[in-house]
Amino acid sequence: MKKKEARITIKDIAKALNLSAATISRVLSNHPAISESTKKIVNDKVKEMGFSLDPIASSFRSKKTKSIGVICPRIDIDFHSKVISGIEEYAYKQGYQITIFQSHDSYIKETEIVQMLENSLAAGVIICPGLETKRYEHLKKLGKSNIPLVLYDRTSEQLKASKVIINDFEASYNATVHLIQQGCKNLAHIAGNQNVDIFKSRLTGFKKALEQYKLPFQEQFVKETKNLTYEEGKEAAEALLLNTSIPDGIVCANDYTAAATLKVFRNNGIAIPEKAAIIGFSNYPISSILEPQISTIDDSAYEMGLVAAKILIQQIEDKEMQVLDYQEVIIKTKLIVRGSSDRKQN
Amino acid sequence: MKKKEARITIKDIAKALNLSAATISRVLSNHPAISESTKKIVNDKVKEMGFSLDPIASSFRSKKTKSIGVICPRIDIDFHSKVISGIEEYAYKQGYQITIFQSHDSYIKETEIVQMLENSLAAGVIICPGLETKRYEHLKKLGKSNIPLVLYDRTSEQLKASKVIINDFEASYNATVHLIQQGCKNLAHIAGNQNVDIFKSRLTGFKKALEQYKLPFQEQFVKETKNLTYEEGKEAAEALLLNTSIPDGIVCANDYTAAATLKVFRNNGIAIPEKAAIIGFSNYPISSILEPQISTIDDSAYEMGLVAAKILIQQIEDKEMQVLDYQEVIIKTKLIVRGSSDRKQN
DNA sequence: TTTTTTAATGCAAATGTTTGCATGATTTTT
DNA sequence: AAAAATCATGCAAACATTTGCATTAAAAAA
Repeated sequence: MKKKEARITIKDIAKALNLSAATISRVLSNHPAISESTKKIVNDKVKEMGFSLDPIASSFRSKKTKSIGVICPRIDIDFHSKVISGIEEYAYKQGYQITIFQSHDSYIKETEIVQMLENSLAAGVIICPGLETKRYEHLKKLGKSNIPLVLYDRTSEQLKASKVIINDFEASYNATVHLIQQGCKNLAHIAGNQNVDIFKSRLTGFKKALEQYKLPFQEQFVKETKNLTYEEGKEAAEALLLNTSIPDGIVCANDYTAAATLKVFRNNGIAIPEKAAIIGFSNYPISSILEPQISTIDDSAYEMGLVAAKILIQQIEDKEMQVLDYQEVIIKTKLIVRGSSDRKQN
Repeated sequence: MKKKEARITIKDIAKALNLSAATISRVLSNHPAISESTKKIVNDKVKEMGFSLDPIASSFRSKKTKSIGVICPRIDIDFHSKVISGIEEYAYKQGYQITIFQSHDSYIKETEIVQMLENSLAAGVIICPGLETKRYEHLKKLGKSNIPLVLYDRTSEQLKASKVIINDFEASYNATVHLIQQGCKNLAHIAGNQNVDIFKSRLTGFKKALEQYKLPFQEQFVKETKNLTYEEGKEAAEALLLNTSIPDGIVCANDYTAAATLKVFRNNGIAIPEKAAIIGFSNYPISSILEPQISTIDDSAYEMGLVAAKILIQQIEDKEMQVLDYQEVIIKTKLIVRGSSDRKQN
């Protein structure tokens, strides 16, 4: 009968060194009141015995965890998986773990998850709210429970919280200006769901550029899609071709719809970029593989995650010193000019 | 001075109902020795007061958590993000949370993560081992700590543990046979890193098909790449074209290299699929967007995650009844025939 | 009715760590 | 040299829950 291998505890270290458990605990949290000499002795013993704190007991007592909840609509979307990659990377380095949830854009599930994170004392939460989310009470409650919060990508004016976004307006404006500079005069836009702020901004940026350059804005040259899928892109592009005049520049709200437009236009004998220039959004892998490669906006998803984690952890750790305040970071996007819009090189 | 909003505990419920904390606890875990009548009374009160158990205190006392550690090389790879999506979906439904880590294929980081999961009493672990991982002591240790383990995608004979894989050998064999049936005689293979079992199997499946159909295997028709990137694919395809005879069928170990091959061959005036048929692997989004669409093998990543979670949770919950045994599940792949290899429709 | 069995609940300990307060030792100030 | 200040450490309580064992009440058996 071997007795069950019991976990080494702080008390074992204490006993071995004739010190109190309190002292060991203080050494481990680098408490200033402990002398350097005992710190060394304890740390050596800790290493020797291969001890490490029981994080659960620790959380239980201190009412703090090292776990960050991340909620996104779905993680098998290139953009989100990149953001999460950035979050994980930074969080891990700072000693935090990330726990991931998919809301599938369901408001009910989102509230459920938030509730559970609150209940399990998450150190902080990073969220990209779902499409259905119009009310933010669940997130406000987090604030009341003193759990820091960072929103990314989709945000809301309604909520006083830290945010990491790209400037969709500006990015879309820049994309449009780029096409104008390539000589396009009849510009079209394949838009995302207009209930979503970021897609609304992309449309606004598009309009703004037209206005600025005194080009006409034509309602029938804007095609809204629901989910910006490749299939919807095809339909939108085909719809554009039904107009009496055909656009010579198409600003697409993502790369799938841009890829679809490329295909449809080509199939209809419209040379890209000579007769029509196309630019997408997000810099998906496909955009650099298609022929011609598709110009796009790089949305710096990985960096967005990195920054979100950074802001969040800062807030978590500043919380004790009561310097809680919100930041809004706008990640720089980059215009990537490729074959689908670059007329000079042709 | 309002007093700090304290958490509602099991004791508050007990007091309110003139019962003991023990009883409340038992109701909450549906203990058989509690009468139905008190169960109802307690449950009602719990709802009324909006109480829920403190998961940390609960874990602390019971030495069990509801958290599953997931380790993958990186999550911003389409395949892994799909697997994780499947894991999350199933785990969430069963009341488990998933905590995600990226090993970046580093053995050291991998052991570090496993160690930490062990230390934090993970309920179970799902892992796709990194490329550097040749020894499995860290994972064996998990078993000794009684933490169930499921490997996915990359596995090893060395380790006695549950596994979820696709039959790469068979999938690659089927892909090759498909090309042969399209009339290809000179088959080439663009291979993945041959230190990785799954890529080795894809090569073996390729060879097996040639043998079976009595076609010659030519060493110079196999090009190994390190990471199966689009760029490497281009180099490999160009290298293939340097041979005196040019292959008329190319089995690629993933869709990026297939896409690259498609481009290189076309640029060299080789009609696809007429002069050369191409098939990829994994069914990445690009494969259905390129023109022609690329035939491929769907690796059912989402399902793989689902199954991995299912097996793991089963093990976690059976652990108490000591029925611990290992399962190996082979997920069915699906041959997807598209324009890059379908000669009949042309 | 008395005894035995069964059912339902309570008692109290135990989990590993943190932390306010107390204490003792040492150093500095007067 | 005494008093005051500083430094390093220990004591013990507290955290919310679970669970083995004990207890009481009710039901069944004798």
